[in-house]
Amino acid sequence: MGMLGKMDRIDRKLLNLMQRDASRTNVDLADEVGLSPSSCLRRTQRLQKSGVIDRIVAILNPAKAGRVIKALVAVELKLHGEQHMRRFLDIAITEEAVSHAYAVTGETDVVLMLRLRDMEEFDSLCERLFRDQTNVARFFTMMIIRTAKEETAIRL
Amino acid sequence: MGMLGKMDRIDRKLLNLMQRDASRTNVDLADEVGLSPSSCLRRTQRLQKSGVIDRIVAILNPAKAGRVIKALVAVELKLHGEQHMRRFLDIAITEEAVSHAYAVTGETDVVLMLRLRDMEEFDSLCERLFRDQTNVARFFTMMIIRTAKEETAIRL
DNA sequence: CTTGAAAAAAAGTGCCC
DNA sequence: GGGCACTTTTTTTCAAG
Repeated sequence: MGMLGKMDRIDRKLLNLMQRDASRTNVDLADEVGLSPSSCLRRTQRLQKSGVIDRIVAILNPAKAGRVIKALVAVELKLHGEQHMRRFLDIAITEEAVSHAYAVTGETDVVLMLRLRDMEEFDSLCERLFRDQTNVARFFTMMIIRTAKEETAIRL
Repeated sequence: MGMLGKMDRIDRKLLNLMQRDASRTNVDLADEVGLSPSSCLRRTQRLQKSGVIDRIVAILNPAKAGRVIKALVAVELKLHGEQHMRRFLDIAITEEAVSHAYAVTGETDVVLMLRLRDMEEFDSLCERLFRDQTNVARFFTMMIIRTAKEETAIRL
């Protein structure tokens, strides 16, 4: 899995730069890492093909995109079997407000991260995912008061 | 804050596309949304300037980038004042393994998301952030067993 | 693995409708 | 918003070290 062994200093530098700003041109990147545009391009293409770079995306400002409220919800299931876990996650991930969904160890079984337009959306989501007829025993809502860090980049 | 009111169907379509793949060219995007390249370019530039698009970045595959283990840690502080909260967060966000850091409501005060190379890194991080001399009363570690969803995009 | 130069493609600009 | 002509920049390609 880990491709770090096959990467040299320049690859890591390129990845760090592209994780910060992938809108920069190849020539620009090449200049910064001290490579010719052609070799630089070959590097970035290789990094894409190898899957180290998963994708190039636009990151929106959630607030300006209308998702003002963020929350984490820790969920304890009633039935803990693999199939029940999967069923719950399958349903949860179809929800647009659910940005992250994890099966976890500890007191609870699942943690969801939510990006909500308003509390009404939270209410209706709870109704769909956590109501009595579902496989949810209890859930603990943590409204996010402050975002101190939210990093897509992985330092190399 | 919310800029949705000023956005029409085409803006939203553009944002959805760019959140999936921002490496596409302007001509390509223009074609898909049914606009001329020039108007499409005006749109995307406006969306960048307005801040709806925060940034264009490369997303790495965490496993292939050497961060195989993910965990969530819910932290309960000893002292809950604003200044103590800030101090803790300020220290936490300097850690490379901490990808997300939130102040939250509920039983605990802070939730961190970690991307770890190995358990040794977790050990040393705990030592720095959670040891006795710090402002941490208790912490609950949730190792992430399965990632069912991890979405950077916001559906519009 | 690298370079440099040439060719092709795309993007950015300005202006007009 | 679309269209166009124009300039600039980027990307690709290729021969070569």
